Amino acid sequence: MTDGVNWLTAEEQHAWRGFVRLHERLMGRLSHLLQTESHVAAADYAVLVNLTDVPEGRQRYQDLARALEWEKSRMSHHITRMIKRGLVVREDCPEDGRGAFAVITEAGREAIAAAAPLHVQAVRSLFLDHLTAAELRTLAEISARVMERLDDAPER
Amino acid sequence: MTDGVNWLTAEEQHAWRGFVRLHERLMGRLSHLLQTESHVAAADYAVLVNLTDVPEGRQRYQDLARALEWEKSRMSHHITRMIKRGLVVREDCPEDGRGAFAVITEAGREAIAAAAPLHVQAVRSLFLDHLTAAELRTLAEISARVMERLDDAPER
DNA sequence: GCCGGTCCGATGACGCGTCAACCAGTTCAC
DNA sequence: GTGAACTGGTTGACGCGTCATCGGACCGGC
Repeated sequence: MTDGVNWLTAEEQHAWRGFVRLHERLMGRLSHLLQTESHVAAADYAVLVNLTDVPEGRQRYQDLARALEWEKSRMSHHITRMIKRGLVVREDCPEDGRGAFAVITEAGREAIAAAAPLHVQAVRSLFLDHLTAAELRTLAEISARVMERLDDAPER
Repeated sequence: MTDGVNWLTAEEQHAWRGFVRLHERLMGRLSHLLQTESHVAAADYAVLVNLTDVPEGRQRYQDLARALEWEKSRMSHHITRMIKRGLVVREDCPEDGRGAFAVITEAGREAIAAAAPLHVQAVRSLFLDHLTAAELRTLAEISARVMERLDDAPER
């Protein structure tokens, strides 16, 4: 090592770049498909899924943000956009004067009901169908392990 | 299946969501780190790497776009931004009146020289260090295979 | 040579995410 | 209770990526 930097080997580079590209391509396809076929953007989809998972389809911005690992600012911006699209409604929180709820609307329920099968089908045909059970397991393991290390790392 | 939709199993969902989250978190960390430590955004980095890979550090927009799998519009926008930052310069193409070259500047070379070790080090410590050789291989295989299928798919 | 089709890149409008600043409501120490 | 610190959400500015559209250059057949 003449320059003291531990450069990536060909295999490492290949695997890393493959991983990055794969995600980009998959998400590109997926969000494009969702957008054109069901008029629900990927981010909208994620929020709506969270809202339908919970009784009455209402959740604090806070909790949504935590669940999706979004910044509160992003959540606030995004919900206002979703309100404009009629997917969701904002409600004040009686217990905490600062708080706010996002509540899914009927249109929101219809939108996700239409989008979900498309989404699932796409995830299968674009991704899952091409993996073996063992590969799937390895992938899940990798994700869990690396994310755990990321949480630990004081980085930043 | 009462509703005719082949919903994801718990394992499938777990693996898929893990994969997506992992990429988001990794890229978030990585680009944040590059941005704050070396003032080179991830996208800039990608362009600069391509330019340094080639003699004289000059490439057609076209070729850069193909290499990075970017839309030509994105490339055009991004290069104009990079020009403003002084990382790169635009040159007309004598052979093809429509064409344009991006040429790396001295500042561009310095920027990437500073960023590259950081980048490599981060990819290692955030990701590669936590994978076994076998896992790395599996990941590369998966990426290659799925991307191949994506190319085939007439989708869109 | 000319004309339709194609290709390269530019441009403007728009939606999205981040950052920093901010405000009002809450909590906690004292 | 009062003030300081904290928290939940908002806002505005900004950079980025996409889409649609455009203009100019190239290429093919005729």
